[in-house]
Amino acid sequence: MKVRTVDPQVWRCCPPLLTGRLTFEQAEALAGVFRVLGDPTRLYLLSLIAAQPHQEIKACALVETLGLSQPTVSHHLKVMYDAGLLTRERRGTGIYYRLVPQLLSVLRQVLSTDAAIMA
Amino acid sequence: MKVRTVDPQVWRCCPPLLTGRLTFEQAEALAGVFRVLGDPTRLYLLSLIAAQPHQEIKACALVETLGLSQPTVSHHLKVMYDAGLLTRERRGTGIYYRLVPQLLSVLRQVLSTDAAIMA
DNA sequence: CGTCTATATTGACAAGTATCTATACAGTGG
DNA sequence: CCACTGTATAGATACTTGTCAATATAGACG
Repeated sequence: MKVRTVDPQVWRCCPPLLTGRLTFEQAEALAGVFRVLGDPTRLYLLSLIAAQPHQEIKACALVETLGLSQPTVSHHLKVMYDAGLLTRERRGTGIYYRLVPQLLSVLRQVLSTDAAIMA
Repeated sequence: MKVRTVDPQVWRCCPPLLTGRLTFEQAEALAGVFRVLGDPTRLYLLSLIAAQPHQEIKACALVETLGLSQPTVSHHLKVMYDAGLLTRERRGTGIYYRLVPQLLSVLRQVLSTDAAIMA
């Protein structure tokens, strides 16, 4: 239960969840990603970013929208950044967070049921 | 943060996460599902069931395999059952849990990045 | 260089949860 | 009907985590 930052292994391993036994290490890495997505505030935040023109947003813009304290927003952004869901870039006075669509794509693969259906 | 059992709404709503703003209610329902998947033991358990001939397993068979106490296994099975990930059926002396592939399919849709890529 | 704004970190606290032991419940089979 | 086996529930505990207030850090710009 000590998996906080996501092992980069997740990006390449990940046999689809439903087609074979995971090792417990794989399960831990995957669970780490799902746990990051398992918070309504973070999901809402993700969808907010996704709705922006270039799928990016300045951190301070989120504070008022979410109605949470600035440290709390910063915390969630860090969790998602550490999980590889967001990238971070300083531009001018603010820091812009952007979506990394690939990880979500990987998760979609993991959840693929095709093989299970065919079996 | 009070979402434990998953709102059936999840089964029909769920605009893809990346194509528009979720309501906070939608985010809560989705996060509930992801939180269920956000535990390595449960993911490992899911993959174990998926590896069975008919994607089903007798509850007691999991106790020795997982090396956890029977109540703990029962707890995880209940969490996943309540989330709609598993079905439950009594047959003979045991209770058999089976995968519900549809919810995972829904989640895959939710994570779809196609629209975001095209935008 | 100093101030201001934006973001991150620290420390504390409450709520949630994964796990265990002990116990209750529910079919099965004699 | 009684004992047995398999599963669920209750209660307790340790650990995690989402949140906030307070503080630190880091660029930007006079």
